Amino acid sequence: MVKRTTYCGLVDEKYLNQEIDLAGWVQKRRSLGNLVFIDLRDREGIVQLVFSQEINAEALAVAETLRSEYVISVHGKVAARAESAVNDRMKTGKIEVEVTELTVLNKSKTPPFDIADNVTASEDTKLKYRYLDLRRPEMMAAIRTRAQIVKSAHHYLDDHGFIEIETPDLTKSTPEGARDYLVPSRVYPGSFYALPQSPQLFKELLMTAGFDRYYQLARCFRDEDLRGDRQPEFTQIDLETSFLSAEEIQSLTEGVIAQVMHDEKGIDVKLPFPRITWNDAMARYGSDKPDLRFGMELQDLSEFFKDSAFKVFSGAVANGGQVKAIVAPQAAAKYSRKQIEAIQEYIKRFGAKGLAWLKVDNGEVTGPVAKFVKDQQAELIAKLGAQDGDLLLFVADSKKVVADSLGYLRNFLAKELDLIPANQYAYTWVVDWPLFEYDEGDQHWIAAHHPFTMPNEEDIHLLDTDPHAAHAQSYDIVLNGYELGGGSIRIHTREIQEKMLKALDFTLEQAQEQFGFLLDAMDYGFPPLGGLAIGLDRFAMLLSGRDNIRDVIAFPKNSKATEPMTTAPSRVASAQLDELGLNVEDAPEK
RNA sequence: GGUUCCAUGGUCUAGUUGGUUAUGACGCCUGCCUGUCACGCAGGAGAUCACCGGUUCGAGUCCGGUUGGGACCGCCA
Repeated sequence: MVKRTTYCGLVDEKYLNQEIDLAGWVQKRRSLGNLVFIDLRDREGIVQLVFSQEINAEALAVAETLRSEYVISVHGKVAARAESAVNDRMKTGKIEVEVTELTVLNKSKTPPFDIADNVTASEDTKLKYRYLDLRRPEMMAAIRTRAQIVKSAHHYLDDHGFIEIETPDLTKSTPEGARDYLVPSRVYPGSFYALPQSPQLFKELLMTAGFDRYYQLARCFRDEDLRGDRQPEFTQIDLETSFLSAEEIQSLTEGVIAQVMHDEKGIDVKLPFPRITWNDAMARYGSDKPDLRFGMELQDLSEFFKDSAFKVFSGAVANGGQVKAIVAPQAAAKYSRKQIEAIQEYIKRFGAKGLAWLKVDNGEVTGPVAKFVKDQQAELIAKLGAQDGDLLLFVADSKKVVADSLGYLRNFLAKELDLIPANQYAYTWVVDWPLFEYDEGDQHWIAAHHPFTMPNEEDIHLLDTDPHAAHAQSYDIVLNGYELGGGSIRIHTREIQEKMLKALDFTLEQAQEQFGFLLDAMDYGFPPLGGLAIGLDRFAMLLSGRDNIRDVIAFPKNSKATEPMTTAPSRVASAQLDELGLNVEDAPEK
């Protein structure tokens, strides 16, 4: 048993002249011969230990042999540092511990990278030695931010009558949505469980059971390619309620977020958060998850340019498309023609065929297409609210291409032009989503949210006539341009649910096979219900100021969905496969 | 599935037109040092230039492939 009085980072003047015990890792040894300083680190911070002949010769001798990341325990006296030796950059910089007893609890190899916040090692190296990476204070802080969010959410939801209930991780594969992770059944060779993409159906059934308010920190699994804000397994703060309206559910969600912001950031957010319809978000920001920390909105010039001599503009309008622009403030001098062309190349990935641009100079526009708009220039500048020195960027194309490319450009330029204020948290609800969206790849209609989403009351009749025009009672909560969470009012009658599935080209037989248990439940007193899930990983990422959710997951996967530390996924013994009745084809040994 | 970038001591990295003893910093090791905190000073060790093949008198460098990794598009109800 190692004795410990307090954490290294918490030793302060109240321990002055007291004998204390500490334990931790050696951050740094500074030897001046017969005077040795050791920075000792634990989860709360660093304190300086001092060893000398006068204090204890034996301890000094051992201190000389210490190296980075050795684990030690010490006994000593907390002493005030001399005025000249005070370190203002250290929380514990006014004191030091004069060590009389030193025990080496374990040695350490030289770590592959410094245990410090400015570490330069590659992501791969850091993940391979994740336990060392997590020793770094900024990593530990991010993981602790996550823990605080969880604690606050528990607190708020418990206080508001939510009951925490676990749902299965081994469940049934669902056809729509992401690819499932499959788990073979030993008892039924050839049959598979799936890991849940979300607890959606279970939480609805909990409402049927009458729990009324459910929540859970739900692990979700989706076998899709990764991104900075996407991991194959992630956690949702998942909740579901009975008998509440969309507005009431949003208000509860705001309560969770406000509690978290108060507890973790000390910020009392202003409620309610703004609401923007999906249509407006797409029109004004070119995104269904707009970053509201800055302006630079998309402005519609379709009408303005419908008769333009510039055929790219007028032609797009004539073909049912749009011309839209964003005004990049004081960016004219910052972007050369060549740089703008590079941007143009970049937005081609969103389908844009080109990027027209103008610079505003002395009340006039300049640039390659200026000649087409010369006679309208004053009107154009006034309409866009542009100033001298601004850069105007135009995309003329279909509605979708215009939104995608200018929406991307808006975010890109805001970053480059440093228009995004630091330490600001801009929450917004995006509401009134389309119920369906068209999958260009598979050439069919899919549910925009999921197939259990309730249409708007006034659109229910459209399910019989023009289902794909219907809008949904669904809502996303957006923070700083990230989809933080989303939810909806669910369908609770079999009649509407069957119409919905029909609109998605499910036959009744398919529906019965895949969701039969849900449809059956609808025959036994299924209450009106709705809920939402907040992405815990993204929330923690945003509140800890990181740009990758790996940083708030203790043991994440890399971008290729493997884990460099354990080397999962890995091959298994053929006996294991035999037991499962599985045959692996064409899988070379690695 | 696609696009693109990358791979050089433990770590990060320079390496020009194909010819160097493969550069530097940090780290590491040894010695000296009683007020350091980016300690200092002196010395030292440490590289299969990811892998396979090709071009060439000669390849870290050029070409082809493989592997691993990063970012992005598709995908993510």
